[in-house]
Amino acid sequence: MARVKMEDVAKLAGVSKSTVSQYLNKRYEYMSIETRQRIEQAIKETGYQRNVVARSLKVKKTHTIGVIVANILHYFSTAISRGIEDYCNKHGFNVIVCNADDNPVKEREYIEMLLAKQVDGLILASTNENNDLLKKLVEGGFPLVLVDRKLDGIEADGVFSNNVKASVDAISHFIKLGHRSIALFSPAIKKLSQRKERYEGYLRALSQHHIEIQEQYIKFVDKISDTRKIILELLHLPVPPTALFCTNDLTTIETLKVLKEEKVNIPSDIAVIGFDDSPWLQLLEPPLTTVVQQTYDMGVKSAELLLNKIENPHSKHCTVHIMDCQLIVRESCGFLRAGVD
Amino acid sequence: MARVKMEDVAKLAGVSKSTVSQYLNKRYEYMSIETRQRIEQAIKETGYQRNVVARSLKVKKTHTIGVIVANILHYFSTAISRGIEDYCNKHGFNVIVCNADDNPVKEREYIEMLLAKQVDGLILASTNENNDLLKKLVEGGFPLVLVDRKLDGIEADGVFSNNVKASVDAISHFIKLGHRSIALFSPAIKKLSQRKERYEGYLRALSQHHIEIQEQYIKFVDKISDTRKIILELLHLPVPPTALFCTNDLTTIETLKVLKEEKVNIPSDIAVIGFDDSPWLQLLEPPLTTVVQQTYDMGVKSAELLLNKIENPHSKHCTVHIMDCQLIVRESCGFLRAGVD
DNA sequence: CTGTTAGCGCTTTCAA
DNA sequence: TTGAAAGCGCTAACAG
Repeated sequence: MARVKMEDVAKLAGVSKSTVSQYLNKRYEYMSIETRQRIEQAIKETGYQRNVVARSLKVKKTHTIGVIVANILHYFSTAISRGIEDYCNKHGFNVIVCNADDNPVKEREYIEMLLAKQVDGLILASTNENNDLLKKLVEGGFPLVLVDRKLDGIEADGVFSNNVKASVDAISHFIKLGHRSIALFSPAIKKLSQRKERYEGYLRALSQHHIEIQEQYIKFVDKISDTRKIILELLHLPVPPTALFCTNDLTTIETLKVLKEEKVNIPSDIAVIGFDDSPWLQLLEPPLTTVVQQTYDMGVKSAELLLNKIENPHSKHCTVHIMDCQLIVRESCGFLRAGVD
Repeated sequence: MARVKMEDVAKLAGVSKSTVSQYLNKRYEYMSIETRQRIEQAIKETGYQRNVVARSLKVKKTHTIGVIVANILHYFSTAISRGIEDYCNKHGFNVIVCNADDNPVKEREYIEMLLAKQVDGLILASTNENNDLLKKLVEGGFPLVLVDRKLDGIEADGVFSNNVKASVDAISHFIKLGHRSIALFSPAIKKLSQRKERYEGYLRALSQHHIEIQEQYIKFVDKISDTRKIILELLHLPVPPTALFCTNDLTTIETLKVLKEEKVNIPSDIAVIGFDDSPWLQLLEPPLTTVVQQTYDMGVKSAELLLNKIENPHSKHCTVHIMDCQLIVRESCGFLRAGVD
């Protein structure tokens, strides 16, 4: 049970602990080919595995990073962590993923726990509510990468979607098809940059096309269980919207459920664009048009930034990657509407 | 930056390192309330966080467990790891999740890496190809829990679905609706117990109802990209099946794609039952009948077994949980067919 | 009630 | 080309 230690190997090979250590760290330069083979042999015989904990204590590197995701229920979080894990494993790093559940208290606890574990760096999609702590870390030179969500007053490496553009693209698509009454259905913004930006993109697209912004078409939901109420409100407006943009995956799913139950036809009664990808989307009837983020690649990229920072901790330079989203046009918006300029 | 250590706290509080250690480990018994407060104060002032790596080296417990899942692309793996993580985090354990990609070599590397990291235990959905190593671990008393897949010749704690029954239920459902030509579409079995059992359930259900087993209705796929070819083969049979059971989520998705493209109507041309759950299922047209495993709970349960084993390493007793699956009947099997006994 | 001491298993000068 | 020795930060007898 990993009970055998360096000393045992050393004894068996007839050398000292330090020589074995040299061998393990691939410092072969001044080692006779003969001792090297003896050590190799001894390791094989004993089944020796070096104790990474002891090593970490000494070298002050754990080769482990921490990841805190916002809400693991979202496919988005899962995809990001997969990207991170794949990249890290390929580069000999381990990953501890924690799910903060969009809860600032949990988030803080996880950050502290991961630091106590001596992780070499941190990737996080933060609530934007622990900026005091994070600021201190960044200023102390601790390797940190933000993903998905920008943080007020914190300058750090980061990987973000171009959410404003994503929204503008989606809304512009509606407009091109002749829609003028376009609703937005978003989770409550709180302090989250990506939500703010998607809202901003909605406003901007409408303005650019000189379409009046109507408060009644803009809906933020606090508890996802309120979806039905809100969608019905929209549908029962004197002039109901002809198009609806849902700005994340959970709101998209819940909206579609309600529309299906209410037998509202997509796209003839209302055109719909959703957010985020899933293998099931193209199986829907009609197949759903969505804005797709490069989630997996965002994970990979953020891991890359972090490992770079870890290798090279003194670069003061901040790198920020903005990743474009793609509007995947399927059939849930129909075709050009009649009566359009 | 976690730079402050126990000694600094001790100095500031005017006590010795060991007293601080006592405090941290909540051995208050013989500690004057006064020193206790002084230490508390000193910790607050310095922002001390104890170094878990050093502690682990000493106490030979890392409070970390390793999880190796088969294929993180499956919602199934994700759901299990979520269950594990939730339970572990609640009990002060960390989790390192590794994705073996159904690759025995990767799996072995991960096992060794996790052992080198001195994890306190391991949960795995194994390829069944590293049994030599695993057997040694179990025999050495190392805490190990199997999940989803049984292993040949290894007696260990485990949590599994009742796959035979799940299959029997699905096929019986078809039979009750009047189907007699029932096809099975499964990933290649290799050495995987859960696949074997689902196949077994298929055979058993047919036998129980005195329906002849027809080789041409039984399809195993090696590369998922072969799905189209195989499904078309089935459809073009002289007597094509009227019902199709897909035994995991990937085969289900790919099959549905092909059926949709080929404009094969579900359920009138062919009835379909899939495997595993997704929030999107009820949005399909028709909503898909599936066999649902208690994935999240399987994760929780396996974590529970593992932490028990870790607390109590000398119990020779093996606990195995078999979790029932549920057939969620939606509309993809239609109703009772005409011309039936 | 608190401090002294001896490691946990490994790395890394430095000296031989 | 190899070995001796010190120490990473913490814990746990044991002594006082």
